[in-house]
Amino acid sequence: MERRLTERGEQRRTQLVEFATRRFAENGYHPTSVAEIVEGIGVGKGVFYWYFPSKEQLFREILRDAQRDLRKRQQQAIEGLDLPIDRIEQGIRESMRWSAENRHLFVLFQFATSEERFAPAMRKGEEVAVADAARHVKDAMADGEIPDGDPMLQAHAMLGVASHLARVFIHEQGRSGDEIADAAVEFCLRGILGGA
Amino acid sequence: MERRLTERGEQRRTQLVEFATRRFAENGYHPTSVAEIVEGIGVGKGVFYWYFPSKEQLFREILRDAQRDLRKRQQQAIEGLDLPIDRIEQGIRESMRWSAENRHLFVLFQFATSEERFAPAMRKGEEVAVADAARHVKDAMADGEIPDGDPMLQAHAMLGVASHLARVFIHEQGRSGDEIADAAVEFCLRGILGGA
Amino acid sequence: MERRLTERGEQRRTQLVEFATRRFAENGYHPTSVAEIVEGIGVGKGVFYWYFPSKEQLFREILRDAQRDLRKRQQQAIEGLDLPIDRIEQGIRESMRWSAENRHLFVLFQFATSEERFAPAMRKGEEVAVADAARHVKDAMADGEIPDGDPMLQAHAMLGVASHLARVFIHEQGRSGDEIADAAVEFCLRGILGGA
Amino acid sequence: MERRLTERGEQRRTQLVEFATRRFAENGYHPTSVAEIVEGIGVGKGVFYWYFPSKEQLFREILRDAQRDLRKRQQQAIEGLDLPIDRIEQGIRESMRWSAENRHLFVLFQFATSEERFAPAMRKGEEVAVADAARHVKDAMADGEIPDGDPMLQAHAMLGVASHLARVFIHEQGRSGDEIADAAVEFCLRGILGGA
DNA sequence: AATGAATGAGCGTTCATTCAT
DNA sequence: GATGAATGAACGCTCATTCAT
Repeated sequence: MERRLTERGEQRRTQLVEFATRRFAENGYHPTSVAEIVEGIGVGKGVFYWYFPSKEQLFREILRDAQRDLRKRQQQAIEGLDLPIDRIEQGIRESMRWSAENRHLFVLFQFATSEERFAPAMRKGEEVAVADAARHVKDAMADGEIPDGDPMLQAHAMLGVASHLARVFIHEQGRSGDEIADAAVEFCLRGILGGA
Repeated sequence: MERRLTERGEQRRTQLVEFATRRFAENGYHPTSVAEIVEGIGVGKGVFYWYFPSKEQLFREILRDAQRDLRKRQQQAIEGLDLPIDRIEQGIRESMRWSAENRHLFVLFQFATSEERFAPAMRKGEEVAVADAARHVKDAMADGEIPDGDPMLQAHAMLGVASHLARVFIHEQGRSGDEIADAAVEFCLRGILGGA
Repeated sequence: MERRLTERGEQRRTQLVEFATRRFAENGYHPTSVAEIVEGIGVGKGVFYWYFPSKEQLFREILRDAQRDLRKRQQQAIEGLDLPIDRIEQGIRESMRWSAENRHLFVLFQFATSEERFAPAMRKGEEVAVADAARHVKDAMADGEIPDGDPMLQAHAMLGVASHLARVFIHEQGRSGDEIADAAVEFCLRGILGGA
Repeated sequence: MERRLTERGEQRRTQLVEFATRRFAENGYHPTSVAEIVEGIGVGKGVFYWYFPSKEQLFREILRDAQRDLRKRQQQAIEGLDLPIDRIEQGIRESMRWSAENRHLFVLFQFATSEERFAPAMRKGEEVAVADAARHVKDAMADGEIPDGDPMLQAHAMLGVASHLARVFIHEQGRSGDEIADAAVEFCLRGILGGA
């Protein structure tokens, strides 16, 4: 049952979500205890269970909201672009920008994908995001801009490039997001354009 | 202190490693308890600690051995190939074959990369493997086979493609490893060859 | 992190300290398990760790509080006595009275002194108490009441007499505290007065 | 059943006793595991149980042998001394020499006295040793050398002085055994001689 | 005499969750 | 809305002891 919260309640809830997200990402989901979260923001244990039915549900909510946010950001980024290729490029750039800005959520995605319990939810969200990209690939094929192929496969390949480069070069090595995005775009467009 | 094991001990140890690996991959590292592992193979709890100093050390050992195995397999696969491009192609194919055959280790890698505690070890291993590939990319550039660029970056991009496609299409959708490897190779070679 | 306790919490804490002290003294520190303590007062295991960070910390707290209590009692006992010799005598008497009343703490002191882990804390507390007595010995020497000598050494000798006699005759043989205190005082005063 | 041991077996046994004694004294009886002992001398676990029925029995044996050794040493030290007072003095000196040389056994005595399980054995041994000293005190009284009093009580007082000074000044502060023995003897003889 | 392997109860501790106030 | 207190199963790990070889 959705609880109707006062403004103060809404703030508390947000505070809990944000603090928990950071701790989950830094420490891992399992090693982060509810006690640690509530102590971190200086409230009693009951508070946590006033806002969330369980630690697991909070985590699922974080995951779901993050996936939604990423998708919305990508949609906004390509809005108004006419050429499929442009949409693909901006989609890649936006996803890398998002990864750079939400490093901790990125780490959470990685963990969630690895654990059976959360993997199905992750798969579903990923599939939706990739389907968006695949549509643009398909359009580009229809327009004759790129050679025919399996659009889902190509979209996934691009996602693989973008997320891996973001992790290694942006998160781990701290290099500039734009620079790495340029490289990712170049690699991906070549990958789908082929010798054309 | 290295313990000298009898043949029976060696077998028990292997049994423990294998069973634990499977459980870690299926259930997650944290949710899998030592009790679950020893019950699974029908021995007392002390047996685990006779062979391993801790659950964490066993996990690190699994990780380290898996990374070594993958690297060795790749090296064997490209042995004797003269052209850098061929080495790159076979490297990709071998890594996907390995992923297909060691699905559970693949999942473990994903988890380990996501948790601060294990991430450094993973990074180091990954860096070694990628450096191998980067050398071939560099050679290909020197030979004028592919346009100049950052070899480490391109090697990582290829790793991103290969691992992501393996996860989604081979592990999750159960498609043929060879077919997906073809697609990965095609995408990657285009990615580095560019308009050439 | 200091926890703020309600009155009920304070009571529970005291209950735990008292019960644990008794069990430690009767059974030994190591042989007494946390489970035994919480079962003894009929609460869940978590309760123990709500009030104390560890079994060891609880033990240290018991030790520290006991040393403080003994010292305070001695200070109160000699308050207002002008002659150093009187202070020494009353100090001995009070320490034996305390030993008689706190037999279990006495045993804990003995154990703690014997184990490397707790010995440093014990030494420190003992040194403080002995320094008090040594000051009176020094004063008596300055007054010419007793022959010169090493005050710390003599104070320790008196502590040796008092604690040993308390253990053997009061605790083990159950003889009257006053009677033994008389003997201890007599022996000690002769010891420091010498042929005077 | 007493096992008849070969010479090599006898050596092994002694090695185990000595190593265990040191570990018990340094680390505590409970915190020292059988595994630690056998690993420390590089043998398998079975060896321990070949020579001793249990860890506890080994400890009791160490205690018993130490008490016997101390007593024998004291008896040898006073052999041939005619005056009771001399016997008392040399008894004190010998016990402090023994304490200085067997610091670890001294610590073990202290622990054993504090734990219900071993305390009765300790008490018995102590009583025997003190009775020896008390006899000399009695003799001295009979000879009119010292004023009348309770010999057992005075003997215990002297033991208290000697053992406490040994612990604090010889073991903890590392001062010279002879110097401290002088002080102990002086204090004790005054204590029993009184104003005489 | 000695080994390496195994046992399994028990340890100190943690933690998601519940609840009275 | 929020607190401090409590629960108790489960955790990773230890250890005295036993046993087949």
